[in-house]
Amino acid sequence: MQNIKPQRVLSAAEAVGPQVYRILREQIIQAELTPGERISEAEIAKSLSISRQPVREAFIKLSEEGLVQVLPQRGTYVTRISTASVMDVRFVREAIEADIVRQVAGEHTAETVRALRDQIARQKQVPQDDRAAFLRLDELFHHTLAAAAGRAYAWSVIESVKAQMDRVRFLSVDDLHIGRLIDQHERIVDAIAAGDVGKAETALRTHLREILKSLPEIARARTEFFDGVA
Amino acid sequence: MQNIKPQRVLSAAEAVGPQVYRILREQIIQAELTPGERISEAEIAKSLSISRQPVREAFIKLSEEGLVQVLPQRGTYVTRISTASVMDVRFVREAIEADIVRQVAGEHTAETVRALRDQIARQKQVPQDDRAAFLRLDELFHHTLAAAAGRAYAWSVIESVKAQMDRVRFLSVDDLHIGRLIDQHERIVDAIAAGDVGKAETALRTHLREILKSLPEIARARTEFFDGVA
DNA sequence: ACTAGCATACTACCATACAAGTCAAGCGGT
DNA sequence: ACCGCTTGACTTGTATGGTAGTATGCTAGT
Repeated sequence: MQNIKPQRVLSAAEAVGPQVYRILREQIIQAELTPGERISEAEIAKSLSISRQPVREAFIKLSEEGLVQVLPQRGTYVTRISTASVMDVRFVREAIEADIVRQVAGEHTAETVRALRDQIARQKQVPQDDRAAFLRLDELFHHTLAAAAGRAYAWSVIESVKAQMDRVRFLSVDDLHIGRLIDQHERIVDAIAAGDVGKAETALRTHLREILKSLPEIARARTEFFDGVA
Repeated sequence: MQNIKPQRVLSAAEAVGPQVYRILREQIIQAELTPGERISEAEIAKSLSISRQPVREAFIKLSEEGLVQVLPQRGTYVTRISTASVMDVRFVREAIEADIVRQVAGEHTAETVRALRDQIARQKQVPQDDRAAFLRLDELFHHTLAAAAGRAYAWSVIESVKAQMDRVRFLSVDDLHIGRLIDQHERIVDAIAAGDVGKAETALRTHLREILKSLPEIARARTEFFDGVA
């Protein structure tokens, strides 16, 4: 009866490596695996009752995303958040989404405007303290923009890159400014509905620059999570 | 004396997996591994006198880039070029580089302008038939733009994405339009030197849209390399 | 007490063995 | 002659063994 493992969170339908990758990625973003922490293939493998090989493949992908740093024959460490890399990622994201929203505003179908307004309504209903719920809806909003432009691939690039931003957003505690973010969403959709390409673009760019305001403060409050390089 | 392998192209200093990845990537871009061709871990491993494991890691990364498609328990195939995915990649690249060139034009230091003009001069000296040499210089030109903006990370994203475009460029035969590309480079640098942000941006965007003109023709000429979906 | 050097217990990387699924060819029955 | 099943040679995915390199702590010598 030893065949039955206690809690098998892994699906047999999909390869194990990508599943491990997603699990660890989520844990790093949510700071369950803390920046600077050392992890090892064998340790993770044992805790999931699998072999080291799929874990290794997950490590490789995480390192390409800059979430861990693997030092051969020395160890693998969860990277500390660096303000520089957050700004690097943010730059790329802004560039891509700017072109996406330009396209959406240029086409501005009634259907997408309605869908976006529906989402904003749902965002307003989120209770002040449920930050995770808002982050999910925010993610959905931006994803919907990309989908409306038919830019699924562009969104996949953003997704593969934005983890560094998500780590910071998870740490950002102030529930107050959720309201401001929703306002900005509204301004974006208004510009889209009006077909004002330029206005939509600038509205989105200011929206995505919001993180720059809170970033220094967060870095100061959680120095142990950030690397020394100011 | 059997220890001495015939031609060991792999370095011992670096992990083997990434080296295999780069080798295969180059071979796919240059159509030495032809679209639709079937490759296997064991086959590549044997030809390089290594084990399957590093080859597997290379396959995974190539599949993330869309250069191969791995079907579990069935086989791994070099993807055919799809015009849709080329256009997807091109959209992302244009978005990122547009913001890069805006920043460069906004700062427009004399030093970077001189460096870019030097490169254009070198581009003009490339003999008409040496397409590979021009592609390398073109790559360097765009890379230099990113470096001038201090956007090394943004460039790394472009690099990890542009392989699909490079495959097409390798097939594009007409040496005539090399001259036109150089002209476009000059217009970009002129706008940068003048500090004209908007002009620099549109010049770069038209430059990167050049591939759209030749793409349908190439797809028609080399139908065996492209997938059926028009 | 203190330091140099060595043994040991890690690490990630590579190679090899095993498992599970796919596909095609060939044989046997109808 | 033709169709269906079986068998075997593939494929990728996973597990495990072995290797080289690093860091740490203990021991021995001063």
